[in-house]
Amino acid sequence: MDTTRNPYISVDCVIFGFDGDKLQVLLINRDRKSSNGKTGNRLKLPGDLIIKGEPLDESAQRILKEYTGLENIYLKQFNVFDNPERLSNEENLNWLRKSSGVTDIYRVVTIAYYSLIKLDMSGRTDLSIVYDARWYPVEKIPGLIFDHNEILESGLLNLRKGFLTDPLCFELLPTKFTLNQLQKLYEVILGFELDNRNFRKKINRLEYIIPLNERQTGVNHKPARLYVFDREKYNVLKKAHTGFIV
Amino acid sequence: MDTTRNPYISVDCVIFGFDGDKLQVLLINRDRKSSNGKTGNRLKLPGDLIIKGEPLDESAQRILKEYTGLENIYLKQFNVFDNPERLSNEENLNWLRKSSGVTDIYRVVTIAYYSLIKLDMSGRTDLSIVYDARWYPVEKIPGLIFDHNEILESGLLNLRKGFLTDPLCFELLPTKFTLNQLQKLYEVILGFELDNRNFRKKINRLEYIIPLNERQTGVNHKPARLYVFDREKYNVLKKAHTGFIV
DNA sequence: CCAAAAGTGTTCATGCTACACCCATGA
DNA sequence: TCATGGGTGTAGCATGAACACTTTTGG
Repeated sequence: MDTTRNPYISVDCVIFGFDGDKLQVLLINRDRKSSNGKTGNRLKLPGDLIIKGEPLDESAQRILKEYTGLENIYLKQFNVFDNPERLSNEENLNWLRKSSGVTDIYRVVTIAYYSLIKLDMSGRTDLSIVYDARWYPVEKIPGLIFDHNEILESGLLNLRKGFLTDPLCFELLPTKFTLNQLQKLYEVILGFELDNRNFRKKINRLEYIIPLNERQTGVNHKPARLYVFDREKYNVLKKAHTGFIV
Repeated sequence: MDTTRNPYISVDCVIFGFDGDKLQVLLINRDRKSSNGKTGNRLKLPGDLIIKGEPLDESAQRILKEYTGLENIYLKQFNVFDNPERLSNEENLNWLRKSSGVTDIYRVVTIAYYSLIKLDMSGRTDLSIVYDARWYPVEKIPGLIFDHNEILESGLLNLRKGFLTDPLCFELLPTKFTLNQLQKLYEVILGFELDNRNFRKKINRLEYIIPLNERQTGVNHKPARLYVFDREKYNVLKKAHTGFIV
């Protein structure tokens, strides 16, 4: 298979995960060295030039799989970043030319995706992540190369927008989740607190969030009831022009 | 100025106008011949390969100015169309190669914008439109070349979405407009009717839609009061996570 | 028995829906 | 004076906001 790259077009992915407490983003080290820190810190979003003839969605999937090992996860194209100066840092540009094997790179328009990953809620955020990738909480993002800080910010804004109109929350939670996990997730994304009683009333009115006869295990307090999202029911019931939860 | 084209990236514009009754889209004839119909009908959206080094927003503005003579109008990037087969029709591809002067075109990823234009409400939809462009009502769009029907459809969907969250309506109406014009526009975009009394009550609550001491002229019925949109006030008052009108 | 989070109801204010008639103007 | 669209109010219903205590479990 010919994997020659298109020298004008790339895909970058803002990969979000929720650990039950904070929203996290996956960043990689430009130099792909082991994380002993020897090569300095050139952090960036996972991304790549597209392969000639490759659909963008497939590029995004390819990148995602490379860094997380996951397939079939939620991916949403949210913006194009095309500032002709976005690669103007000479050193980073040279790195890109060398690492991609494409020498005639002058300007790259990048299509940005965000993707949502289910982490376990046990406080640990491990996953089969490649060695040079690490989770960073969104409120403490270090400096990134190129315009990746801008892309990340934009991804976060678009994620918030999506949360108001689409059932994205279930992409970030385990299949079986508690209502308090769901509430916490909304609070983290929206940036303000919600009234616990009113939230539960609202959710209980939604027929597509289904209570199970199952409870949390392994917690040292009253174990919460678990719920699942019934996407079939949701698709039948959703109305085109109304928000989703809040 | 070097206007060499980037052979991989183009911009297409879905240009909407509202004539007081129907939503219209501007289409051009591929062959740019006079509209005497001699060259057959190869209709498409206004668009072009980007100039190397040109920001996409500027490409869109350039295209808009070329076909409508207008500047500083509302432009919104809404989607990327990247199907590797989208140019597969040989004849259209050859036309593109010839008309752009770029012979090494194999795959073009296009960034789609929609833009909103103020027409006059007098039933006539004229504008300083170049000879090979014409308005078509959105409910009667003919077959277009490439994937332009798909792009148009997507633009319409995105316009609807935008209408629910942003004050786009004022981009399609004259600076001074009547409440019934506003209501009609919403009905056309949303695809259902609104209750006139409730609509007016709702609008009157909005402090950024300001009644003038002026009325319509030249109508053979009771002339309606005119209103203007105060964008300053809107920007101050808008809340991040709430819809706009409906 | 203690710590920690789960879970539960009522009241009040606000906004939404449904609905029918008179008014002002130009021709 | 007629035709055309402009303009107005009320009542019932549903939804959102505010607010504090008891329950269940593991340790």
